[in-house]
Amino acid sequence: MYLNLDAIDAKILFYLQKNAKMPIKEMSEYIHLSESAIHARIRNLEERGCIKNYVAVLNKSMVNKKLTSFTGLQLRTHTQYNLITSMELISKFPEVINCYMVNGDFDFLLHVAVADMQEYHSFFSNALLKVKNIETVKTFFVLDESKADNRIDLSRRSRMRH
Amino acid sequence: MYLNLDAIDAKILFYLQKNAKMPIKEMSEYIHLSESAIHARIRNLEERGCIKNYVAVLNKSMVNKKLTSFTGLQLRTHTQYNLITSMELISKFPEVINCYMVNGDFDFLLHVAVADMQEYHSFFSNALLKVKNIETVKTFFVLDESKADNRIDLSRRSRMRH
DNA sequence: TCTGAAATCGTAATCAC
DNA sequence: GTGATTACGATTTCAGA
Repeated sequence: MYLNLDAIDAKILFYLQKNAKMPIKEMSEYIHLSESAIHARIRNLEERGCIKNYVAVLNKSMVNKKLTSFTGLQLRTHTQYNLITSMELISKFPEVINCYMVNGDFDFLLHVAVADMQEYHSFFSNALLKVKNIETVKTFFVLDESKADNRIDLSRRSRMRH
Repeated sequence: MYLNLDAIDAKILFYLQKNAKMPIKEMSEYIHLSESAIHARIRNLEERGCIKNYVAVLNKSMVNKKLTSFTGLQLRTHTQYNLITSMELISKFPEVINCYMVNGDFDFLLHVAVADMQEYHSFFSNALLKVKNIETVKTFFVLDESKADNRIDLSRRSRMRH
């Protein structure tokens, strides 16, 4: 089951998703709650596994990964063995930053980050196409990211507003 | 231009992408470099914008977002105005955790997180289908995530190995 | 369950070399 | 780059609301 988070927990998680190193003092001013209460709640959220971990997010263009894509893969034969072994192999490619098994037109959807088109070509030819049982590959190059921070909205906004 | 990172920087970024709160002392043991040297390098990487920020990553199933999808959208008419305004609107939907403009069969690829299929249905009907100029919507539900940590591999492994 | 204060601890920042 | 020192913020504890 999931945790029942109140409005204060949601606010804490909002700030932590934006800045994991926000001083508790600062957060306590935003939320209008004492530092000790904030601290206790954060520890609670960590202990109950609501917060998975804290990570550094890199600036892709500064680490020479200017080209990203979503790449859909379809396998030829769909045995359990094929799916698992392909997924394991694909996940190990250094260019693949995320690998999802999906339903629909593709079996896998990969999030790929490379330096440039030449590197993508190399990845495509030397890695992807050498995976056994690949039927089709379809690439969606990312042209623009209007939102790409992976933040989960926990405010209880109703769908009715739209 | 991008930064030229040496092997030590790559290692530091590897650990920070895994655990933003790793004590410098621990990292200094792994990398075999003094704490002050590590510290100086981290500050440098931060100041040069290589590290964008530090964030908390939530456990989706613990915050009642058990169902995720990638949803491809195609617009009917492709004026600059349509693209921009649609993107801005779509990015504001609380269910959309990432929104990418892409080439290929779709104009936008959305990363969506909701509680369950009922909530997805509501999002689909009450939000997505009410965006002006939507031609088609194609949903890929995520069945499994074999790699979903968004970590960028900065080790200089050659494609030739595959 | 919260507040506010006080003490402790560990880490990060700074310094001289 | 190293190693030692200083300063800061996080963490724990507690009495009390």
